[in-house]
Amino acid sequence: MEFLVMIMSMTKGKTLRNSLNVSFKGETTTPPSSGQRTPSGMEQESDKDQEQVSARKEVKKSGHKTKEESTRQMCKRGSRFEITINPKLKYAVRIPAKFTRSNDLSSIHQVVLRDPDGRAWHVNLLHCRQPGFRRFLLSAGWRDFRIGNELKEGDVCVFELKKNEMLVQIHRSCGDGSRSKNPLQQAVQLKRAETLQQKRSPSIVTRTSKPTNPTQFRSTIVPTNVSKLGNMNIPSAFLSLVDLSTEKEVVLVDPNSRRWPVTIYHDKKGGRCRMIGGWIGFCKKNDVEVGDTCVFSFKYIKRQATFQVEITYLFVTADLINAHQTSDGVLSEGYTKCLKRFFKIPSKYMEFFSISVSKPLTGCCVIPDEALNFLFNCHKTGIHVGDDKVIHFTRGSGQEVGTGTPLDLLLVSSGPARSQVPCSLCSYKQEDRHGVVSSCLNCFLAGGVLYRFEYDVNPALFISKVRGGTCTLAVSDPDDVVVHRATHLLSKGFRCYNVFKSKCEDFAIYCKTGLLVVERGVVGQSGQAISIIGRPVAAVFSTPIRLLTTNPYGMTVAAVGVYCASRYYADISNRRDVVKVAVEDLTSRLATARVQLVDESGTPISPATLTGGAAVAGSSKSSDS
DNA sequence: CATCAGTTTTGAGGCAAGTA
DNA sequence: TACTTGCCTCAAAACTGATG
Repeated sequence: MEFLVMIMSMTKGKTLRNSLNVSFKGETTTPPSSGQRTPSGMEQESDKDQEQVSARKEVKKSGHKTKEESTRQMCKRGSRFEITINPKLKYAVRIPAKFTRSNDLSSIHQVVLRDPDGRAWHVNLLHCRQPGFRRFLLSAGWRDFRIGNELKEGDVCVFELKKNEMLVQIHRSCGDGSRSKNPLQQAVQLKRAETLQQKRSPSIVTRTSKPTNPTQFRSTIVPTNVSKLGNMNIPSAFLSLVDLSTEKEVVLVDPNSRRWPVTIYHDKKGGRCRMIGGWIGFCKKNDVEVGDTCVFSFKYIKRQATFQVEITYLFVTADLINAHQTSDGVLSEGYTKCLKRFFKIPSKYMEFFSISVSKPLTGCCVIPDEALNFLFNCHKTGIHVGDDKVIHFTRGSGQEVGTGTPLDLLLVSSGPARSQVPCSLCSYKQEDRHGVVSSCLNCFLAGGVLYRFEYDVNPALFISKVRGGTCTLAVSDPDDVVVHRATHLLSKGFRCYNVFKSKCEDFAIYCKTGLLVVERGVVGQSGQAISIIGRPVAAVFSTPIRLLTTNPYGMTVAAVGVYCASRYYADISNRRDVVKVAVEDLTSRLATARVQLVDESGTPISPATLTGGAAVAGSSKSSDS
């Protein structure tokens, strides 16, 4: 089962740089100094000398190796040569002199490397003339090839020239073909390599794109693209294949076959081309936001320059999450790092992927480790009561999740590592960490970052928060009241962990609002519980909504709709099964199985008048026993 | 021939000013 | 107010050339 975490909303990021440098710098001609041989005149003799010198060097290095073995990196059999991958071959590969002598490369400035999977990689062939010899390098594009084929140190690549292509055989040093111990890392690497390759060669299509159109480019949406003055840059790589210099307008065809005329602006000084007027409208109507990816496939339709646009909405998959787990099951990196690495989102834009960062203030509801929250929808939430102390609710080891599903295993195993060293500032002992406890900020954070839970947010913002458990529509009570509730529960309500049955967030929301959810058999239903990953997806798959779309993206969009709606109506401020409970009544009557319930105006009401009211008390009682 | 540090080039983000 | 135009800036990639 794959869990999808949608990242939508107002997230901002930066596009993958569509840097494409296919230009070739002319040969640099360095005049030979006195006493040096000219490459042309003395080349044959020079080469012979060099070969002998090289062979001697290799023999010297390897000691017992034969000449043939030791010159493995050197040329072989005319149209072929081999290289052994080492860390130095990061951006360029030198082509052995013997190969360049056997094959006239003087007129070739770009070659196509064909990997064992049949993929084509466009690589610049750099000509460098140095004193005494001519140098050919596989330069721009080599890096993509290396990454895309996951070449590791010790791997041997055999290059064979065939017409205008170089066929490349790859012999893995480990011999078993397993280039990466972690298959999920492989997926990440492959994704990255594909991205790089696409930047370099727009003619290469992704697995998710239609492979028939050779003129397309891909762009990941960044804030500039969808801001008020947003525009879409057309990569120069694409422009080198398609001449748009005479076009003043193109038509974008969205996935629903709607046509969007878009003005093309030619930036003469910058030497580039942008989509301007009409582009923002396209984005808005197609819900294109930062982080999404658009693939623009170009063709002329009735002499009209037309881009068919495929939109890929931003996802983080379980694979990605897993790739950032340590062997202990603990996330080694935050989701921001996942985004950084996987989607190549620059650091300066990562703030847009954060959720309401703020300093803790007394009486605030705070959340640690947003990265973990985001990925696993499971977090601690507490009340900051000043002096770097947080009062929060914990269900103790092995009880934190309690969803009753296999998800528990995943969530628990993914929780933050806790220090086994007792903290003198915290109110609880390691073996007794359940109920309402007070922690110092450091222990509460457990190495994570502190975030502030928002109250009284407007509905638009609430819905835009892709995950639950970070904000609510409910209005907070004054801070002194909040702190009073928290401290009161700390001193007298340590046995109320069945009242806040679902999540620590229920405790925090109760402290902030005095509201408790009362339903049959269950008290408390936090936003986290409502927003468990996959639930809305499952809802879509199990309802007639699935019939509305066969497109996986459409399915996901539908799932998001269900998800947002369910979160909105499940928010504590919108629920009808919510009552205001005085904290003194709550604690004093827990032990006697009588929970005093009051309505929002503060008027006491009978539990009998509420569905499930009796169950509340019963539940509490049983928990005490 | 390998390596690496410094330099150059390039592409695109961002924004101010102009215009309709 | 929305949109267009032009240009500045900067990061990353590519390239150069000295040195071993």
